[in-house]
Amino acid sequence: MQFTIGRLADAAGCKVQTVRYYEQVGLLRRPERSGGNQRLYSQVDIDRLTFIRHARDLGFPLDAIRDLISLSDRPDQPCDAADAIAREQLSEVKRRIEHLQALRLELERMIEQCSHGRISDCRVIEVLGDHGKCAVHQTNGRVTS
Amino acid sequence: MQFTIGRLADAAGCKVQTVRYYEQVGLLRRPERSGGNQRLYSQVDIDRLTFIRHARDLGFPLDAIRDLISLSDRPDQPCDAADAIAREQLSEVKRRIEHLQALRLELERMIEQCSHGRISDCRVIEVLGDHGKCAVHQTNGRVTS
DNA sequence: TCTTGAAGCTACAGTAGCTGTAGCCAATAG
DNA sequence: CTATTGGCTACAGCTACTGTAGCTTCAAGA
Repeated sequence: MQFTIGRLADAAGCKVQTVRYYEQVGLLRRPERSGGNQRLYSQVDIDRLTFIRHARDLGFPLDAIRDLISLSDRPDQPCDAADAIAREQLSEVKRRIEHLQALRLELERMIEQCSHGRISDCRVIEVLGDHGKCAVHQTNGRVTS
Repeated sequence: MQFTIGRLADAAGCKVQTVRYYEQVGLLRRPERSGGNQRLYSQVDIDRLTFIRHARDLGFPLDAIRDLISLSDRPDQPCDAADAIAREQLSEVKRRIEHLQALRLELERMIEQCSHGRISDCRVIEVLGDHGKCAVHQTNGRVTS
């Protein structure tokens, strides 16, 4: 059974461009082509793309997924490395949750104290302008995903 | 009192390039220049940059910050709009927390069930490969910040 | 057989919010 | 006077896609 790129994308629940992008960055192998130069995929590719998408849904970055894939290609190896990658992702997720919960508290406080008057009395604006009035202190916590 | 870009950046706790970037995208006004073409800032600029950085720390996107700034420049207006922006940010933060908590659960489950054997028996790899074994089901939840 | 519309192709630009680099010029301390 | 630090512009790069333009291929209906 062979599939066009559209079928593959549908099967894994992503866009056609995303599939081509994964090929471009080396997450998916370059597939055979039809006479008319169209990509032809097999079940193996569906499985791999599903794997990638699922890992993405869990927030794994592409580099981590690359590692996981190369691990899954060596089934006789011990799985400590895969485990470590997952643990790392878990602690990243925990870190983000903590950060977001601090933001949430601060935002709630800001909003709660808003007297719905003029901008000049607005707690939201005031707190944003004055770091001292806020409980969230960041050094450089860029957060993604 | 006038400050160079480096002092300004230090005062607000960000990088010099970030200041220039904010100028470029119109969040900071173009400041006067010294004889040697260096930017010269005043306390007003420090306040504004502090405002921006703080809002960024709270996760507000630059567009929202732009709106908040133009609101704070009209202190006699009612503050409902500022309030609404903050509420929107709050619900965004809540959404992300929920999402991350689902990820966290799933990652914990994956890791917990890992038997520390071979890759071929690895729950981490297995769960990633099979959507049916997982509780997190995404349609297209891209998440940032 | 012809046509039409959907789906595929490549190549490139754009998204958010910075960050880093190259190659230069200005300012200041010793 | 010189060395170092800091500033200048312009541009490339980061993540992980997404969208667009302009073209070709494929499959189904008349």
